[in-house]
Amino acid sequence: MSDLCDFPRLLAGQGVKVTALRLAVLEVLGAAPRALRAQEILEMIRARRRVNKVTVYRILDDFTRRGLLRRLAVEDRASLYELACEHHPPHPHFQCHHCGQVQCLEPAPLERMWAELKGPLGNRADRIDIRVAGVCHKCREMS
Amino acid sequence: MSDLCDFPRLLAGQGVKVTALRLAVLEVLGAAPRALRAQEILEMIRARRRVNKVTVYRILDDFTRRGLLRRLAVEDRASLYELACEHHPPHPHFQCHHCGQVQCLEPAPLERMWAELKGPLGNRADRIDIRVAGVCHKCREMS
DNA sequence: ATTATACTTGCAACTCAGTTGAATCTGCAT
DNA sequence: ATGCAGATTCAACTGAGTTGCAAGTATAAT
Repeated sequence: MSDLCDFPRLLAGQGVKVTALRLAVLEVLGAAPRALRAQEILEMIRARRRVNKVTVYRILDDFTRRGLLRRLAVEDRASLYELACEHHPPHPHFQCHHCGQVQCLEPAPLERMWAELKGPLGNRADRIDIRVAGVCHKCREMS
Repeated sequence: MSDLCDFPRLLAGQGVKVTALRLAVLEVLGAAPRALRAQEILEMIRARRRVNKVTVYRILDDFTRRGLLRRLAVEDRASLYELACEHHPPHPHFQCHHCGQVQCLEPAPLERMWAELKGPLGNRADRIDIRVAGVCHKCREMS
């Protein structure tokens, strides 16, 4: 998940004012190798500057509604966020029952499944989330 | 989701003591046409008898760990619970962005997708959740 | 029957992840 | 400079679930 996207342009395209904080949210997510919790995003931004958590939550929410981010519901209480720009297409996720870590999987299977599900559902559906769960490599080695 | 399952036997098979409350949880879920939130389960049991919410949460948690129930993470904060017995095999779900309702879909597509994903992941994975999202029929008609 | 034990349920207080509403600050247009 | 809209902050709140411990209940041992 390297950041190849032009974030200022992405924001401008949405008619959203480009602010330092909004860019910071996108940059943090663009640099992360996996989907992040709001709390993690907050801490990463705080390594650089002062921020209020409410602002970050509002930005995440706004971006998600605009389709700039995807919000993933996972086994834990906190949701995860990931970029939804053209360089970060939807993909399945793998979550470890043991440590809770969520990894991104290749997008390919999702596309095939999407085609398969979309038929029966007609045009009612606009999004598919696939979460596979099990025990990850690290956790398996430990036991 | 009619209840064809012998709940007392199901519990006994797990070495779990059969209590009125545990049966009530299974019966409520067995009678429901869709996955339910803990809050809903609580209210449905309360229509019949007095219960403490902690007890219900503990039962749901215990049953989920034992594999008697599946817990679904959805767009909203509260998770949903559904029976995981042989008459209620895993299946995809459809959630409406607008009203939040979650419907159960046919199990068939899930099985095919499972086969497809499990290959690349090896035997690390033991569960697949597919959540399709869009706008449901009712909500679409209203707008 | 009586006591001991383990398991189940209940209660109060708490945590965690967000949310709300109102106040303040900032950049831009007049 | 002044006004305004939008961005950010702050404090307080909500809702869903959790924790620790007390009380109740069933089963087993005496």
